[in-house]
Amino acid sequence: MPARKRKSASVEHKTDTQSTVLKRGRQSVDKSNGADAEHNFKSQYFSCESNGLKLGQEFFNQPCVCLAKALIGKLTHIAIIVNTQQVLVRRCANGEELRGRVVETEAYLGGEDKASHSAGGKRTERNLAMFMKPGTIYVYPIYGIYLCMNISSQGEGAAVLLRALEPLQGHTVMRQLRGARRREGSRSLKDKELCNGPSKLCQALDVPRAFDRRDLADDAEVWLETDPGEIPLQEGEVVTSTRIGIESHGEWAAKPLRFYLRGHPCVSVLDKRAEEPGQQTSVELTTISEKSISE
DNA sequence: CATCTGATGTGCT
DNA sequence: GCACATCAGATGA
Repeated sequence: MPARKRKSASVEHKTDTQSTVLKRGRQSVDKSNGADAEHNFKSQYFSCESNGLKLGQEFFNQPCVCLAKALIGKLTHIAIIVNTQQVLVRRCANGEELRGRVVETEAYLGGEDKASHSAGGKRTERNLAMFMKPGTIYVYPIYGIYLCMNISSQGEGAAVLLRALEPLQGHTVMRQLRGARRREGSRSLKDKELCNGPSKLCQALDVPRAFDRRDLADDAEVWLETDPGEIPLQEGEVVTSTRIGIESHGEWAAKPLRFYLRGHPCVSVLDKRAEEPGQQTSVELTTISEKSISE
């Protein structure tokens, strides 16, 4: 097994403020400087080759909310022993591998969840992957020119939307892929801007519509890894918030079904209210979790 | 930093 | 027809 730098051993050649925020890529939110933490937060633990373990069927086979949190790294389902952060891997045609750590997800429960494509058990050609076995990839086009990638979970028609990744490997290729649709001569994207949105991550990792209905647990071009050497998340490091871009769906728009790594610079939309200490969404969340578990 | 607007075409009623 | 699980660029502070 190749040697791998532990997070604690990594040394940052940055200012104190930056290294504090960026070394772990989470921890405290930097409320201090509006200039913002800069983009050199490259993790050390996937510097070259993979040291992660490929996740199989058993990881994906958990209730939707549990999977959404487990993808970020929070253990909520007793049957799942993985409590580390997960990394999406894309093996390109030329053999180069792109990696990004999952830092933001949303749960779409199906059934009574009005915001879900599978609401009311509605099954169409487009959303069929949501009803397939846990771990099945659901890729759909949105606003004409973009794609979003989901992972089917346990539960009828339930799936988890991947909303943001921290780029770990293949920054150069990601930047090329992301730049393809941008104006010539426009400024270069910072690392943290490569995958900080559901359609951006599809561009950056070259996830095509053709990946729809593929099995993430058994595919040579795209899979998920966990890092067994990773330090488990502490209590409160995963923020629970409302989902993005579903305003028209009434009461379901307010449900706490979005999850992200607190203070991470790659999260697409921050929720300052939800990050305040003492914010309590856990009661409602528990109700939803039990519903999705009990089916 | 926050807010706003136009682009764009597929899936579904 | 119309809604849409979005994004980039522009503008104002």
